[in-house]
Amino acid sequence: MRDGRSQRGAEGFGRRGGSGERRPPVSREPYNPQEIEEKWRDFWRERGFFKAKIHDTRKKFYYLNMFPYPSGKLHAGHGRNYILGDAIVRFLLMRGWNVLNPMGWDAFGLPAENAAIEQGVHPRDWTWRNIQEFKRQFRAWGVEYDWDREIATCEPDYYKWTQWLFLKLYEKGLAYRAKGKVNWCPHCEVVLANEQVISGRCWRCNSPVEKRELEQWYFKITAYAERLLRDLAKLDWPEHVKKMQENWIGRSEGAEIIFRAEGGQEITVFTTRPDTLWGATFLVLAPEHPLVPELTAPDRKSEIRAYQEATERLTEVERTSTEKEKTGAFLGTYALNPATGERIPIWIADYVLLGYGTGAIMGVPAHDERDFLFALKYGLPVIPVIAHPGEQGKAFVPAGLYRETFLPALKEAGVAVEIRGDGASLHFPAEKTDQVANILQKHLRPEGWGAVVGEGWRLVFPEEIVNIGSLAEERRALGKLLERASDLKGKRTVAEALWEISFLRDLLFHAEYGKMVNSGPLSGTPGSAAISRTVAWLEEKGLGKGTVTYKLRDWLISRQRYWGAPIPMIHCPRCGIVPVPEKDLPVKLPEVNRIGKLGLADIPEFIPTTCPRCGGPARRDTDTMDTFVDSSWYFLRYISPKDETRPFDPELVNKWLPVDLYVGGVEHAILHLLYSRFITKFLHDLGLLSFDEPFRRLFTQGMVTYPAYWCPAHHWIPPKEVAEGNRCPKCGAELVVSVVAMSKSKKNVVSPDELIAQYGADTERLYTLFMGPPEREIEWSEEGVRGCWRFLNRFWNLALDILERTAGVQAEPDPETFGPKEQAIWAKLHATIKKVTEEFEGRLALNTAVAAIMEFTNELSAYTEEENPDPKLLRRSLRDLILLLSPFTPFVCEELWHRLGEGKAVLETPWPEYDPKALEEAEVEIPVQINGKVRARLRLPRNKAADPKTLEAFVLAHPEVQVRLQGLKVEKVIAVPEKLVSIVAR
RNA sequence: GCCGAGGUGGCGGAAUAGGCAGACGCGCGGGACUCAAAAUCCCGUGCCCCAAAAGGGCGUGUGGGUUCGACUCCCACCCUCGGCACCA
Repeated sequence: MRDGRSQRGAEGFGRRGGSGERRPPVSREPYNPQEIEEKWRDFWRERGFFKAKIHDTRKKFYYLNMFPYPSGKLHAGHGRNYILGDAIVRFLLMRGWNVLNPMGWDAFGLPAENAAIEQGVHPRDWTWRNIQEFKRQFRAWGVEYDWDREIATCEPDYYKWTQWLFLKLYEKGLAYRAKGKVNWCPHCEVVLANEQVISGRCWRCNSPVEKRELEQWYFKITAYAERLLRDLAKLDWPEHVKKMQENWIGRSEGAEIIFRAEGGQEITVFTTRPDTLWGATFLVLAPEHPLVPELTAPDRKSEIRAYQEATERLTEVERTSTEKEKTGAFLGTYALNPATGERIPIWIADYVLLGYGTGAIMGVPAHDERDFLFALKYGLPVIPVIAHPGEQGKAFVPAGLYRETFLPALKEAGVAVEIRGDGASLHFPAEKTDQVANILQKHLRPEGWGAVVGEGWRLVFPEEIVNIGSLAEERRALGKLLERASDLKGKRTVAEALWEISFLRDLLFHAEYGKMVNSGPLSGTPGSAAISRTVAWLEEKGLGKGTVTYKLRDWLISRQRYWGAPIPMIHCPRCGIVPVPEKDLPVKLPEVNRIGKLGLADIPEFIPTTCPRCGGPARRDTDTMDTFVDSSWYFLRYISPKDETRPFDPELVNKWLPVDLYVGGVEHAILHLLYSRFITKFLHDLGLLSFDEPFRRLFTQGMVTYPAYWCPAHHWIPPKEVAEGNRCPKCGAELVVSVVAMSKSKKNVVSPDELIAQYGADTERLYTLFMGPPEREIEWSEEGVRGCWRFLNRFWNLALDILERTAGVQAEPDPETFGPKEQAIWAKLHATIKKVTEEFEGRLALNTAVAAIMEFTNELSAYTEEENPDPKLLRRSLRDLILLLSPFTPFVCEELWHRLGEGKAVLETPWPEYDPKALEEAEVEIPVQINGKVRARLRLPRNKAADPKTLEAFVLAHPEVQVRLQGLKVEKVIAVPEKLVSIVAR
């Protein structure tokens, strides 16, 4: 009996037999996507399915796609974002959510303005043409939004409120004007945002970026640095995006320490390693540091000025290149190390940046690689003050300078020695530093010397051991050394001399935490307490204090451009800078025919105005705002897009936000997402928002890549035009192929229009969601598209087949009447519903949801080939299959749904629910492992497999298993209910 | 250099609690249909050994470890991609 069951089961139901006994193909209406899709294209919009019930906030869901910059046309790569979103929204609607799913346009920006300058079109016309094109493409894709809420950041009724936001920030002191170095592209003759500088080069023309001193407007985002960092913890965002923001904010704890120059000036440095203070042997200021002029010795003025100018001339790439050798210049004056009281020289160097910390550092060459290289180059002394934890000590004595007794003595002390041509090299544990120095001293010849590097450095001479623990000791040791070692003549420091001994090089600097040495009262402090004790000591002595600094800089928002929101400020010769009164907003962009490169400053009629305070003549600010300001609050405007009296309805905003799911590209991981968080927190602090994070969950979809072909003579060649053998169609040259993100400029885009004409929008949508995990970058595949096309044809044919067979049949099957095959289909149907539902509600790996649907379709199709398939089961399966597939391929599903005779539209129909009971198939297959290898797969009734004891007994008694166990002694059996049995036997 | 993600068939990928590795799709091989091709449909398809089958061995970047059992956990390392990068 048991045998019979497992035999029969082993045949399975899923596959057709090889004998090809298929019913002859029936000629049916072919799948014609173009016709079907056009039929339904406006249906959903007309029925208003995508309109949010904004005043009903029960079971609300705010789904948001990052709004696009409308340039040119959408390509298949863009579809990743919008098609994913549309599928999610359709799913949510069927699940009964009240979904807010708006769309708008990030419509200000440089490309529109450049198009205007180059083609003589007005940027607004250019922008709106693109918007129309985008909307046409969305419609073709079946991607729907609540279009009543459409916004465009370039329209006065939107940017009025962007200007309002500026005024609010200004009122609170968070918008300020300051002189500063800004990025300047000499080729484009324009100021660039930090984010438009890619590795020191202009994002558009690739020219090296220069720095210019200009007075600009900034938003004080740094005031929110701590909160922006801390609140990352509460966001359901991809870890790597949070990490990127964390790095960008770049919090570091340390201390500010005050050094007094001999001229009396106080120089404050920032360091993360206050515990290395005793090793600070010089100070370095940024070349632009304001104290530089008064700290420069009169005889060095010209040299210093020359260095400053040289720095000024460097591009960002050159200055920040780590390859570049360190350079600097000595100011000719000295400061006192507050811990040791020793005189240390003050330098300037371009590796110190004015914008970070205090723009000045203490040089601790023993424990900072940059300072070490700088010290080595300029002959500045190195004093080790931190013991390297767990590191070996090393010592070196040149050949011929030690007695014969030396080696036996070392052996006795257990110190490893290696004798090479140039001398004796010793290895020993660092804590034996002094012991080794003592042995060495005893066995040196009178003219001998040796160097010991461990917990600090020792130079050993017959008459004394000098610890390099202060500048004075360093000088004395160097003097003695140079007297003896003629080959080291000209070396300026002990470090420079020791650097010549390659055996010792790797120990001359390290940046680890460790025990403090040579540090006066704090010597001996263990690494774990070093920083906190030093900070306490500094504060007690009034020499400094513990502080925190951030890499995050204030947000420069001025742009000398036309196509942006004008900054609502007025410059009055009497009253200074005066904000435009709120009632006078918006400050509208002037209507002009020609736009110049200087933006608003090029339009004389825009500038004159009257001062709102004194009524006298005044000038308007001619800067416009960075477009990231426009997009930093747009998600709030969707709630009440037409409100003329306020930026958003506070009550509704607080009910609908934060956004429940925000989907967009990773390229915005830092900028847009950080700015939006900042602005949200600011509006929260104003009391206008009850939440302080805008996006509860974030999902970042990956880019779509495609081969791009480069011809040295004819540049980018569209893949379709590439001639046989990867050759240029124009000149026959061999093309360079690279698989890169689809982009218009590389001509490697796949056009949705062509795809839709050839296969239909459903095929494109299905492939887009099936090609791989949505968060990962992936290569577009024409063959993959065809696979989806074939699937939809099979699905279509299966659906028509079932419709024909089951006309008039009710869709409610009775599980009581099921045979094993029906049972299996039933279980598979419910498993599929479960799988698809969970993907939409969880991790959004919709590729696996599509795979599950395909699997079920295949099995259902095979089941129709069986004798007398249950018509009710067929009908019910088709019904649910259509619903499950509808978020992916809404057109064909809507069509089949109506053919099924369902009165309502798909989006009015509840999403199928799965029945957990149905998932429990009557029989399960249990793999049996013997010594770790699967040796049998047995089918048995589920209830038997559910109990470990019964399961174990069944498996051990089974003939297939018995055969395998012959001659073996069963030592252990692990029976996992309904999963597997593992037998250990010898 | 630092941080992050990842490495699975010929390819995209699946295995979402340590329990049948390779689901689904592509490609490829064979077949059907066709005068032929394309399209479509059917069967097969991780690698190796054996003429085939039966059977066996190997197999998730590498090397170790934990476990009855490891793509999954631990340790060490290699490679690829992304971000940051003279940030004191």
